[in-house]
Amino acid sequence: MAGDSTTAQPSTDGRSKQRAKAAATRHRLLDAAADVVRTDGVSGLTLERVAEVAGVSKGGLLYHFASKRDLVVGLLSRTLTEADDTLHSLSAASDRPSGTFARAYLDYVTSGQHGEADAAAGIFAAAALEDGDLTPAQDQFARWQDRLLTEDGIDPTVALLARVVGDGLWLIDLFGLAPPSPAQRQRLAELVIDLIEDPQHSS
Amino acid sequence: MAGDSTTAQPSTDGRSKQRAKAAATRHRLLDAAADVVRTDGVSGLTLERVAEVAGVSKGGLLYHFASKRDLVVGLLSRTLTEADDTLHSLSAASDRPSGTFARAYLDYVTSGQHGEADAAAGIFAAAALEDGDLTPAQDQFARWQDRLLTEDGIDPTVALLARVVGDGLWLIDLFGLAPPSPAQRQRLAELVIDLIEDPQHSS
DNA sequence: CGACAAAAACCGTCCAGCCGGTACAGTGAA
DNA sequence: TTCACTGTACCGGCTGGACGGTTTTTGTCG
Repeated sequence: MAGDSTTAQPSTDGRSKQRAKAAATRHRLLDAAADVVRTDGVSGLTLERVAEVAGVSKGGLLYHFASKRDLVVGLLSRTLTEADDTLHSLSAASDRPSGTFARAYLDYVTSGQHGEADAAAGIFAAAALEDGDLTPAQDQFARWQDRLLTEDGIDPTVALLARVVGDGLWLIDLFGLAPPSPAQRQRLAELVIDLIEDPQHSS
Repeated sequence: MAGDSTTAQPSTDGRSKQRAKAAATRHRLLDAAADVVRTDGVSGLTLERVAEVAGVSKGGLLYHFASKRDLVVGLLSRTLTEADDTLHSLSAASDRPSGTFARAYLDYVTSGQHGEADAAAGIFAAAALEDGDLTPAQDQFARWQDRLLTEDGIDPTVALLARVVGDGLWLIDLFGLAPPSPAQRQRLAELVIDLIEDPQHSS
């Protein structure tokens, strides 16, 4: 269920129009699911509500996602791969020799213009669901942490700091636990970036 | 519902023993609720299960907490006041002139021997519940942040860093998102504490 | 080119189980 | 007698999932 999306080749395959529409509906359903979690909370995540928000019948939803668990798994995996892609793009776009991934990690959260809210919704839903499976998220975060600590060319503790600060921010946002203002986030990110730049952050 | 607990005056009233037993049952129920959330997840938090774990009948549970919402509110408020007390104790125990609260905030999480898991369970339950009310938690975190940024005598950005790192750690634990090892936490805490000590953390 | 069957995509309804909450009668200790 | 429960029986709403039907798209054959 992972590698089928957005292959919009107009040639060679007559079935593409149908498939494309179906894929679009799938995306709408996942968008709707994230939307419902964000607005109504995780307890408001019912199949009927998601179908309604997506403009699809409940039967139509169940055609694409055979169960509620399937829906949440789909949401989680999509947001995870999107975040991973964004992170690698941001990291690759830098010309710095080291610390690019740590900077990307901070940028991703502090800019607040990527789908981190969706990622939070997916994780939250998977965690709260009866038989939710969080292992894909846990594995992804383990990979990110591994890359930060071993391949980013900076002090591992500083790298860990970047990760914990980044995760702390979007998790704080998830629960609305006195989220810092944009200006505060900015200064915070700059502080951490200064530490990334400076190899001697000794006391 | 707040100020009635643990007034164990042995004198003057024969009913005190009764009251003490009731308070103990209340505590057991809240412990059980936190326990259920930790083990079975938030979807496993049913009145029947909590009563069973606490060794109380469902009727007995409802005698103390008139609704599920009441139970979660009780759990949240208890864990919040406990955390607040611990934080202030830790802060007061220090003889440093500044940064005591920021250090306490880090200690609280990195030591891992206070009830942060319970606090996480309470917040998680309140967030996931249908009509859960997270405002007590949000207010508490706002007070902590205010104290950190304005009354701790250190650079506000460093204070915010301590808060975000602290919150990041227990929130990462809540979801098990590649939690750092104790040694890593220790080094991380030391890094932040170094920044607290050093008024010149410029680049 | 046009009919046509089959598959894909989707609709709407029904059912069964779970869970929160109620009601109430009893019990043992203080 | 009151407090602090126990225990059971029950109700009603909500929700996941099943299922049978319907529309739209597409490959195929004459």
